[in-house]
Amino acid sequence: DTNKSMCVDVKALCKGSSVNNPILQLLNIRQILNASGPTRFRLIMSDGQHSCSSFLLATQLNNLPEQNLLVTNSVCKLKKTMTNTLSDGRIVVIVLDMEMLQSAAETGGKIGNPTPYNNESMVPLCTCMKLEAASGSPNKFSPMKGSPRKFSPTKATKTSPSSSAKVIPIAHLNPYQSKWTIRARVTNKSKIRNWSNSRGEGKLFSFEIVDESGEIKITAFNNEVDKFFSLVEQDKVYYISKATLKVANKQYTSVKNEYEMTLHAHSSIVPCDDGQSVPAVHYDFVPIAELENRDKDAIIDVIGVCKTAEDVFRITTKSSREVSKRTLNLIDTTGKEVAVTLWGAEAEKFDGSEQPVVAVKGARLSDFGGRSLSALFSSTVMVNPDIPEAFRLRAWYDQEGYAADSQSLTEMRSGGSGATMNWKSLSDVKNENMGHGEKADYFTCVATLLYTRKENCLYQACPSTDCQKKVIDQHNGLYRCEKCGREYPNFKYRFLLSANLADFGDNQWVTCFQETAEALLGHTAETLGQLRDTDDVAFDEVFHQANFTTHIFKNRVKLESYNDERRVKVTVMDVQPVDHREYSRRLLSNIHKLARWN
DNA sequence: CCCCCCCC
Repeated sequence: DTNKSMCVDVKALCKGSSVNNPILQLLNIRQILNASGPTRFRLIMSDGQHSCSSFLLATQLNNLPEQNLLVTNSVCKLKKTMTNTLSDGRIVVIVLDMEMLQSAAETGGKIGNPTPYNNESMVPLCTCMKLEAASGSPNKFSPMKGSPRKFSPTKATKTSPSSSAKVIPIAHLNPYQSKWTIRARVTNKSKIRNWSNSRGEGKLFSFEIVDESGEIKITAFNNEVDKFFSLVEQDKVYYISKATLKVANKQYTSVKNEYEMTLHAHSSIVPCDDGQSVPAVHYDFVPIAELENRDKDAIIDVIGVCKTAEDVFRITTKSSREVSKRTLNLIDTTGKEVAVTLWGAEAEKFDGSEQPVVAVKGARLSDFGGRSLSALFSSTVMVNPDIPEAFRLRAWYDQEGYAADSQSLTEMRSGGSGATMNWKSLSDVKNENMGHGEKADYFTCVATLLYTRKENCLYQACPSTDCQKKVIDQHNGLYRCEKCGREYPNFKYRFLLSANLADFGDNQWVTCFQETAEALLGHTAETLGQLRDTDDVAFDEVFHQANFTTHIFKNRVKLESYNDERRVKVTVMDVQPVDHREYSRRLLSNIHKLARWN
């Protein structure tokens, strides 16, 4: 036949004669939790050349545990029928051996030893009937009570005003054919937006729809906004007919269709109440490593595990609008990470604490920091979506991905966190003989302030702006700076604070100059100097308060000689508060790495 | 017939 496939009679298929007893490899069983309908399972099967999927109600799979199942190298015989539509519109009739599925479920979905089969007994999945031929008696071949009669002309006629319209797949739409009806699910409904430009003004909203065959974007203007905005609901299934098709502008969308649709006065949108089998989204994921090779401004779909997420923050745009933003770092099995920025409500409601799998449909690729992604108004962000890619990623991440030494395509400048940080414990500093080399070493640690030498923490420094030299009190009301070579009637206080830091394994004397000491003590040198001269109790209290506080210390370490004695001098370069979430993640990651290598 | 999509 024209499909180059083996075509068999449906009745013969049901009888189970040898040739009509195809053996399929069961690739995946996925549970679909449907808020409005019964729980279903989606089975993905392959005959080695083609793959196809089919739905199954929960009641038909009694013992299936409530988790996704990855069933590999299994075979199942076709005994029980169900229908499914291929992406090109053909309908496949599939029969499944339920016992086989249940035994797969009982072994946790994994079948260790693939059941041997010989290729001769396999029948291509295209063992199918043309769409038109399937109309005879759908119930007979369907295992589901009241199952959706896919693309049934009867149903379309009843609910659609155009009786001659045939229900066709979205993928078959083109501008040269006007009498059609599609049945599809709404996936990305926008708000109503007003526009005003040189060509006039008006309002519009748009939405995307998807069926088994593909997806398309639909836009409604002005009167059609009034007519259809409230009728069209996110996630619901509709029969749609009599809309205008035009060539899509790919610059603004990741919807995979050459065309897009505009509604007009005679367009028809009719709710369909048995659309359970219509899928919910259509993704075309780009592996994260592959983003390096894509053009800037490309609109792409991405999926990854949210390894880390920043807190949400408010920023002011160039046009002085306030908006929330949050950046996530996604990682996938390519071992690469990429930063993805979410905006507005999406940023505010996002919770990355459980490291969910995140899929973004229609994100824009930017060259900021090398490569990064930004969600658009038109993007769809899905947390833990019910798709095989998400399950695969989850399994990969939990088993090995979490411990992988991953690299981000997004290079964060300054900020400090990440690659430039040389995290050490205080015992590492000694054990690794840090600072003994030609040049100074730098390390960062999380440590607690145990003790500060308050006695000599302040010195009298040259009052000139750029000089920090200690001045000599001439005891005549004047202070001499040797560096500047002159005397001043005044001085400024500066910090030179010796402090003892400790972590779980060791302690270390360090020196803090002005800014770092101010950060630790919470007072400027000037105010503390005054306090020392006026209020001993308050002065002591400042140090008391600072004791046992924990911070992130960034330090410089160098071996120095002093009075013939060589010892390591540690100078604090920066003091930052501990981000406990980030700190905990790092500890966990270290634990995972240790567990992995031992 | 829109196409705004933000910050570092």
